[in-house]
Amino acid sequence: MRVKEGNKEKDIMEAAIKVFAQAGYHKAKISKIAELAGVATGSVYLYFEDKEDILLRIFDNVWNKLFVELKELIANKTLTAADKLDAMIDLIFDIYIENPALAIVFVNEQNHIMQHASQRFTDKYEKFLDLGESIIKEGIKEGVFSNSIDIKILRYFVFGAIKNLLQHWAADPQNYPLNKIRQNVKFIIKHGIKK
Amino acid sequence: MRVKEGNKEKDIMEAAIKVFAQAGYHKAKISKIAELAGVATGSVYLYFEDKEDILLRIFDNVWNKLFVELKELIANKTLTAADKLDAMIDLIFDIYIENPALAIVFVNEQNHIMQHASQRFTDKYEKFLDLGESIIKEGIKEGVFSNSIDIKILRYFVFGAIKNLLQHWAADPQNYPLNKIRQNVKFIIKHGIKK
DNA sequence: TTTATTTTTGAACAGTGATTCATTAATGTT
DNA sequence: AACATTAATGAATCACTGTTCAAAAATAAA
Repeated sequence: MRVKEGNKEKDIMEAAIKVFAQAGYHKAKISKIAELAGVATGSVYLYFEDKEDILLRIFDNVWNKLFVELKELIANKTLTAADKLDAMIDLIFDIYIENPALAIVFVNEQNHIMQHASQRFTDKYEKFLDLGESIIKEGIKEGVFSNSIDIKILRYFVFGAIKNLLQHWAADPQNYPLNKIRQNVKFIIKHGIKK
Repeated sequence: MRVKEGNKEKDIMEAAIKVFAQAGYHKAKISKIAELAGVATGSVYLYFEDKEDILLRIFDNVWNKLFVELKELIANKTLTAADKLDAMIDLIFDIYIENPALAIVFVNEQNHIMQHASQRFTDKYEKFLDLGESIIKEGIKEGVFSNSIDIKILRYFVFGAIKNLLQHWAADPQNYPLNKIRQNVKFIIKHGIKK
C-alpha cells in the first residue's frame, strides 16, 4: 500500500487562494493552481470534485472559522453588546490582516457563491449573521441600540458596507490604512452621520 | 442603398439586460441574447465590439443617467442636505422599480466591471460619488452632519450597503418590500443604531 | 428591371481550459 | 525481491461558446 505524502489538499487550497485572489475565479486556471501547489494538473481532481469545489471549500473554512470565533465572543459575559459589535467587525477585518489573499477571495467571489451554491453556503452565512443578530437584540434589551431598525435589513446593510470597503481597499491598498477604515465603519454603524 | 430598419442596437441591449440578469454575465450566451432580440447571432457584432462591450455600454447608460439626475438634484436650492441625501438614495432604488433586470445587472456585475474596465468606468462612478460627497460636505457646513467621518470611506460604505441589500432583495424579492429596505437604509445612514 | 450598396444571416471556425484516464511511480506487504 | 495497491502524472480529449465571414437578402438608385 502506498500512503499520501505531505498535505497536497492543503497545498492546493492555499495555491488556489492565491490564484483566485490574483486572477479572479473565472480567469484562474487549474493548471496554474497545480503548478503553484507543486502537483500535476490532474492531481487537483484527486482532492477536489471540480474547480467550483475548491472555491466552495475555501468559503466553508472561512465561514466555519468566523462562526466559531463569533460564538466564543458572544459567550463572553464581560462584554457589553456594543463591545461585541465592535469585536464582530474586527473578526472580518482580521482575516485581511492574517491572510489578505484569502480575504480578497472572500469578498470578491461572494456573488459567485451566492448564485451557484446557495444551498450549501447560505446555511453558514446565515448562521453567522444570526449570531450577529443576537448581539443587536442584546443591545436593544440593554437599551443602548435603537429598536426601530429592522434587524434583517441591518445585517445585509453592514455586511455589504464592509465587503465593499474591503474590495476597494484590496484594489488599491495604498489609499487608506485598514485601521482607519475599521474605525470609521464602527463609528458610522453606531452613530450614523447626523450630528 | 439599404437603410437599417428598427433599432437593433436597442433591442440587443435590452435583451442583454434580461439575459445578464437571469444568467449572470459569464453564463450569458450571445446566441441567447440575439435570439431574444430577434436578430441573428452575428448581428450582435455589427453593433457591439464584443460581449464585454455590451455590458460596458449598459453601465455607461446607468451611470450617465444617475449622474445627470443627481446633478439636477444637487442644484435644487429648496432642499436641505439631508433631503438631498435621501433623494440620492431614492435614485438608486428607483432603478429597481423602473427596470428590475437592469438593476440586477447593475449590482451583480459591478465587480466584473471594476476588474476589467476600471479605466473606462471608474470615471463615471467616481464622478457620481463625488457629487454625493458634495452633499455630505454641504451638510457638514450646515452643521447637521458629523465631520468626524472620513467622507471617502463613507461613500463606499453607503454604496456597498445598498448594493448588498439590493442583491439580496433581487435573489428573493418576496422577503421584504423594497420601500421598507429603502426607509431603513435612510435611517441607519443618518442615525446609526445607537439609541 | 437591373445594378450597386449595405445589412443581415448563421454555420463554421478557433481558442480556451476544465476534466479524464491510460500510464508510471511510490510505498507497503508477503 | 516480487507483488499488490494506491498515488500521482500530464498529454489528450472534449465541450463549450465567442467570434468571423462568405453568402444571401433587402433596399435604394439608375
